[in-house]
Amino acid sequence: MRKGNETRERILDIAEAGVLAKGFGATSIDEIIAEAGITKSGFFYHFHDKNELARGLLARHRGRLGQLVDEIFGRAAELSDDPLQQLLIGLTLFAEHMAAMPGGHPGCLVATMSYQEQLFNREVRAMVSSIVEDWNAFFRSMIEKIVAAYPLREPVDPGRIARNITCAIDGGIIMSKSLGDPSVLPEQMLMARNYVKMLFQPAALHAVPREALAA
Amino acid sequence: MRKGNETRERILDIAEAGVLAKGFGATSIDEIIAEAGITKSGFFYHFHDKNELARGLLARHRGRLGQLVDEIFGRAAELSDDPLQQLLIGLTLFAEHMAAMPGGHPGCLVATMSYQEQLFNREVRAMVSSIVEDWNAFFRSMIEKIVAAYPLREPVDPGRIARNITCAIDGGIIMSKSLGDPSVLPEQMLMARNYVKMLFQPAALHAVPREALAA
DNA sequence: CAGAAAACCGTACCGCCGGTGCAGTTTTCG
DNA sequence: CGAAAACTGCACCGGCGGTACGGTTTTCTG
Repeated sequence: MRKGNETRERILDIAEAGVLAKGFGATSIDEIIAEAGITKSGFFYHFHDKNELARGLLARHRGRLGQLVDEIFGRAAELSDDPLQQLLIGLTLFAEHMAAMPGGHPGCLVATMSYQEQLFNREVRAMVSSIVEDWNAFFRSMIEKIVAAYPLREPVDPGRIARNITCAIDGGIIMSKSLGDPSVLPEQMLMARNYVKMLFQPAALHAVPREALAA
Repeated sequence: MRKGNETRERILDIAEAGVLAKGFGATSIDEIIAEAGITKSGFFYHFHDKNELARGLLARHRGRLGQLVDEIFGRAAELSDDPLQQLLIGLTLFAEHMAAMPGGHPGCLVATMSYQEQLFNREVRAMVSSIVEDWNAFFRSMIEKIVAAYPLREPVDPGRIARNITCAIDGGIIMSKSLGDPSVLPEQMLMARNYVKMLFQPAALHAVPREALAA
């Protein structure tokens, strides 16, 4: 009765590879079971439909990504006590992690599924939505700590800043895919980092406008 | 022989509505022809397969969106001669346009199709990719004009800034969809605007760090 | 070791979907 | 009127997600 979990994990592995490479819709059950060496009945024993497979993939993905983020921002907390520096360091490490992936990052399951919404039922959509909200909440909590310690250069809602970081990641993933250039994702993560930095660190005095045009 | 174009347009209209509402994969040909009141043979007379339908949608979308952008940034050019102000005004008008859409913006065809890549052949993918590149090139040319007139607060490549704006739009669309909140898109467009503004307009003198922690 | 539950297999079947092929018909325009 | 354009009608194909259900093997537990 433990073999069941092994098979389940194998199905998820194969499905995940397929989804990241070709998208959810293009990853057929027939294909998965062929690679897993099981029958259709076996597949439907573990997942009663494709939506359940999607939920399984998302749940695993959330866990793994959460662990990665914990490691990265845990390391950032080791390196600095300052909340602003922690976020800046964490984002840098995150970007480096993405850049270091051989052949580019594999693509985010959540981002992939966000755009294939229509293939799924409410439960899966709710799951995708809650994962995005988790990300926003994570960054928001970090930003609120920063706001408590630093003056904002402009009055910007912490939620907006948090969503901007998440947007940069999602947008970076989508643009990396569209352009076939994996370097866009880490680049845009660093752009988001720089945004935060600028919001909380006022410009150096020597950086004044060349002309008086700047109102 | 002009009725042919009318039917073609009607097919595109129906398909576009379906794709924006449910995605490309979930919009079936059977469904389109039923709504258009034609037969399957009639459909395949106009589009020899679904990829050609996708190309037709993208071509029309590109034209329309290009016109909108021309209007918006043409208006911005009327309102200011300064290249920085033109971009800032244009992005504000763009964001307002998106916010004003009843029930939220309809969703971007390009963004939708970027994430359903696997459903299409090379031609369609190339088209999606070239549209994204057009956007980047458009913002880039504006930013290069600004760079020629303003000092950059930090040394950032104009291409990166351009891609950041495009990313904010794509990310905003995807997050609006994921969270079911259309206000995220205009919000994030304005965040991108603010980023540009900050990059070229140094902070006011009163905005200094509350503590010496900011390195 | 027995027995029950879990983890499958085999097979036949369903409806939807994208797509093909092709002959025949109507519409439109010059 | 005639030719081209714009369809219709119908039969068919393979792949897909999914259902139904009876039978078999594997695995853990008492």
